[in-house]
Amino acid sequence: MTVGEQPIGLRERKKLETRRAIRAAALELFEREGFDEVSVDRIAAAANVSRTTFFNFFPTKEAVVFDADSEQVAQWQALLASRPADEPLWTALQKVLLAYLEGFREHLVAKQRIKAASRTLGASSRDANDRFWAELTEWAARRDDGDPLTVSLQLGVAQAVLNSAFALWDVDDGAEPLLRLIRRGFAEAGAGFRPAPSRRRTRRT
Amino acid sequence: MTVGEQPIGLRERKKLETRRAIRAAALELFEREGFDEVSVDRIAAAANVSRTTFFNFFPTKEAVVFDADSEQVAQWQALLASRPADEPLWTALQKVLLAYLEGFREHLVAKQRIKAASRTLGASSRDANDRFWAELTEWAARRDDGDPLTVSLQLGVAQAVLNSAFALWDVDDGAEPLLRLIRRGFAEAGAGFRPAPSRRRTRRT
DNA sequence: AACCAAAGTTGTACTCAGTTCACCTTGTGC
DNA sequence: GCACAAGGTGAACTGAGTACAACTTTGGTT
Repeated sequence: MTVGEQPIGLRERKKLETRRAIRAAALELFEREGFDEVSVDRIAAAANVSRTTFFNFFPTKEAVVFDADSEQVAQWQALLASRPADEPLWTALQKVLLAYLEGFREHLVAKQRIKAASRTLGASSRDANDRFWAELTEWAARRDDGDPLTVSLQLGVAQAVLNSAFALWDVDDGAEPLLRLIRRGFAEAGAGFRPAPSRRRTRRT
Repeated sequence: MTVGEQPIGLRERKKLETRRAIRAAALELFEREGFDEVSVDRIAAAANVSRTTFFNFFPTKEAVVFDADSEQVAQWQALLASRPADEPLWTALQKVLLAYLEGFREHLVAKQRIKAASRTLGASSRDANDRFWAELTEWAARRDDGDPLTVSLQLGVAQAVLNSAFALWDVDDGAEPLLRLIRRGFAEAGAGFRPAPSRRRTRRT
């Protein structure tokens, strides 16, 4: 499936394998018992690896859920590079985010399940895809030489669209409704919220 | 200054005093040495209080920076209650948030300074006023019986406006420029980002 | 004034996340 | 096969947050 197959040696392969083993063990435990109830010690044990090694691969316990691996990162970067330079930022943001999310439906469902079941994870509003926002921000700043507030606002609003969609999403319905919510969100937020003076409902009680 | 002066006993007064002492000690240490460099032990010592007592008042170390005290909460709730029920949500959000922020200029500056100097605080995107967003969300849901996605979006976008403003704000300029940024943010986000087909800049290099 | 229950404070002891470091183990290039 | 570096490990440490039993203070009762 990947493009360049042969160049990586045994070392690299083992490393990736270990990383996957840790993540797999962790996710399984999290799904079964909940994020807060599983200690790093137990994850390490379940993955046949030392605690120290766990922290060699993942900077925090949360990272095991949220950090992307090299494949995902590459996919993401290709996506960013694919948008034409003269496309309006708002349009590009929609396209990029939707394409990305569509590429990771199952992953999303797993993440959301774990997040929903954990007090601390839910609270720390580590959102949709997190580690990418920094990169996305740089990308936006690079391609758009407009007013910094305007750029930052559009990024923030895009994030708000995702947050709202995730918040209203019922995981058990699968990924499709989420994507629908996100598309609607982009449409509504893109149109703005200036109160229509005509449609003034005077509903009471 | 407060409305009901006499009803609270010595107990209550002492409690509030302790809370203030802890917060004052903490903020002073944070400003001088940075959030990450000051341990809860040292804060407690500086406030002449035990570690345990610290955690009786503040659930986490972060809370000492971000949690509002009873006065602030009351002010906030009055503000929410003051908006007419038939005012459009987007308008009400702007008014409420701006009024609130204007009421806490100095506090904002202090918070921002501490946040800017801390790696962990900056990362955990505990934003503008945090503990209020839950309340604000309920308030919005209660007053607006429209589509939940629309309501959630407007809240999210309002938060994006604040985030962007805070991000671009240079603390040393004082609170005024921040408020200007926020007002501009509300205007721009409220107008939406639908790409204007006319104004197509084909700037290159 | 002496007494008492409830509220508030404290020290102790614990769990767990995350860091540091010196020491092994193993893949790779020679 | 050998040397060296990349990677894995155990031990020991710091600091946040929790649990709890013992102590002190407040405010009301007799």
